[in-house]
Amino acid sequence: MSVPTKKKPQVTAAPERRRELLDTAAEVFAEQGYNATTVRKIADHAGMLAGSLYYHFDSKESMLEEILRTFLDELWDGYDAVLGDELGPRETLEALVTESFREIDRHRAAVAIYQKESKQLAPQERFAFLAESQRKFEKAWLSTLERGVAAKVFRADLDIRLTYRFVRDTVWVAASWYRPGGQHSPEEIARQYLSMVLDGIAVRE
Amino acid sequence: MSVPTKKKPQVTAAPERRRELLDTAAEVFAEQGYNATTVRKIADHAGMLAGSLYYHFDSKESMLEEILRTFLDELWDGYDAVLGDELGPRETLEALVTESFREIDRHRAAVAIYQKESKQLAPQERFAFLAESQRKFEKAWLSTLERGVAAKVFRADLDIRLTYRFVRDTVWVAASWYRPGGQHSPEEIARQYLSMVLDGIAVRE
DNA sequence: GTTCTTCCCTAACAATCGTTTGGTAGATTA
DNA sequence: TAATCTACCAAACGATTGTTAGGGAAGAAC
Repeated sequence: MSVPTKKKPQVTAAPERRRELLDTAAEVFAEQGYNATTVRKIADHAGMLAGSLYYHFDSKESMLEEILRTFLDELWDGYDAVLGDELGPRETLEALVTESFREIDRHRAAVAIYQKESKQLAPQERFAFLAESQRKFEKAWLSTLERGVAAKVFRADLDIRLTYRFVRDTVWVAASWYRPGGQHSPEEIARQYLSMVLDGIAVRE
Repeated sequence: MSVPTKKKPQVTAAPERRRELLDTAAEVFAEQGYNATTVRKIADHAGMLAGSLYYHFDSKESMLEEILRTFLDELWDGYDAVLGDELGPRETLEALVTESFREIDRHRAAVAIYQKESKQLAPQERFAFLAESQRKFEKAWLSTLERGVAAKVFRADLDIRLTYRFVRDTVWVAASWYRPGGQHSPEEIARQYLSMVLDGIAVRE
């Protein structure tokens, strides 16, 4: 048996303070960008000194990783539930979009970080789960769109990959301006977005 | 008369090398993010040492400023031309979207930088032109949408500010995946985007 | 009442950052 | 040919970065 060297909590025990600090960090990361955020700024917002953060976490990068992992885990809980319902293509799309806006509502900071940083992070081995999630995401959306085209509920004359990016982007960029507790609920925003994506903004003749 | 102290070119004379270096810097800024980009990395890509950049520019920030200013100046040349044509609301929207994709094609790196960094930069006095451009941009789009609603060519049942953000975002996020010289021309992408935004992706009954 | 654990502070560390200073090879001008 | 100018290099600067080591106060456990 080697020497235990048990000294820091890191992942074990009392997750409340840890969660608090991660929420604070996520807020600062989202507002200032990951690279522009110093650990001293995070510590300031948390009311402690920079070094004290290292009692809870072993690096700035591990905070970022845990923030993104937590978000993606919960996101896929919701997505998998929707996809498991085996709805029709249009209903699946509606449910996915609505679920997405609920996630933006719950994890606004994490979503903003994900959007800004994931492209640079994904190539790193440590953040391989980002790329994996992206593939799963693309697969779920593309197959839904393809099912819709086959069932003649979605237009067949559109480039399907372009359509995918279109729908994906229109949903997630909302995180850049959305503020929880505003005048629109996530469901209300989802309804309006869906109305635009599905039927367009032009008046029908 | 005070001593001239004329030593560096900075803005005057031979703009070719300067433009070359700015293009290189923009590429690195876009790929790695402004804060994550060191002047040494820029210099590496340009085949020189970090200090040598300061013969051409007086700071890293001034490179960023010039990149964004140049982009926005050319963007507004295009936009003002469109808005000056006094087209109908639908035609104005179509022309603005098409013009936007052309700008993405020409200034891909600058657009990507603008999207990632403008939110953090705009509050700074030095980058006040970003906020000003944003206001002009919003005004142009909102008035076009309002004209369209009044003329009954755009739907009246949608929140107009939500619609504005929707259209704006759908266009500009394309810069994050668009690659010049790909299989789609800017005009082709604009056509498909307009088709989705105007008519939706659902099949009409 | 001692010991242990939890959670933070104080103080520093090596590395890296943007930037400056002084110099110089080569072309251009006089 | 001498003088000047252009465009860079070599080497360092102070500041800031993420991170670590050692310590200490306060409560919990025994």
